[in-house]
Amino acid sequence: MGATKEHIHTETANEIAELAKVLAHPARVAILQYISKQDSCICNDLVDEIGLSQPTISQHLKVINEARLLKGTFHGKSICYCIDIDRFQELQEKFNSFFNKTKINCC
Amino acid sequence: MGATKEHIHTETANEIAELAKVLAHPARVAILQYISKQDSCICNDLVDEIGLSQPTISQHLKVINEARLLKGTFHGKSICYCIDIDRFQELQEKFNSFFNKTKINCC
DNA sequence: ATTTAATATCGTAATATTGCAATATAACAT
DNA sequence: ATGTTATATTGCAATATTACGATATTAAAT
Repeated sequence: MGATKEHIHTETANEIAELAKVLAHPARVAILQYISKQDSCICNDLVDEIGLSQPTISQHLKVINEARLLKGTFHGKSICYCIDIDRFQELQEKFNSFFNKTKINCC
Repeated sequence: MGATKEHIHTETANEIAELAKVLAHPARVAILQYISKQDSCICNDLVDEIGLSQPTISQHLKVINEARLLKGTFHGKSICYCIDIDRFQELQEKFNSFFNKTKINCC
């Protein structure tokens, strides 16, 4: 017991859940917001800005990155993270599709 | 260590994360989809439909309910769950607001 | 009153997530 | 080559989540 039984659910349900997990931690929401707020996309100010340790931030960035929401370009020794807008948009559309399909019926 | 440090984040970040958590499990996504699919909103067919035990479904319903996404009306000994459309809509709007505000800038 | 059916709660085991110190890696600067 | 700075990875402790059996609870049905 204890582990999510992914195999009993539909593709869609698993996908929505997986994408929602990225947003399911305030630090990751904050990271996305902060990256977008900078018009040039500065990076581990995130540690100072958000107030979590560097390893923790790095771990959250990994989760965001695994959802293909980040484009990192090396800029000297630092990395310039920025949001992959196309993918971000795609994510928004997937959520909206879920919401729209789901809200059709009911008492 | 171990626990999410909510206090260091903004209201908005915490709120989005909290709402995302509801959708961050495929069973809960599936429950929302199934409830909406039934034009009359039948209930613990969910146990048969989704393939998790009754206590597990009940627990997931609790999470959905705590996000104020359910309206339960008693119908004999069974409960007729249905989605609170207004709240569901509100949730969609909050997500869209986050997406729209966040996707403005970037490299 | 007893039985039956639907749902909720409790307790607990398995697993996942969060957070950080310590350490590794990579790239530039000297 | 060595030091410095930025980021990633590892290891581990604390906490949260998931799942379910066992047990309540509730309300209709007999």
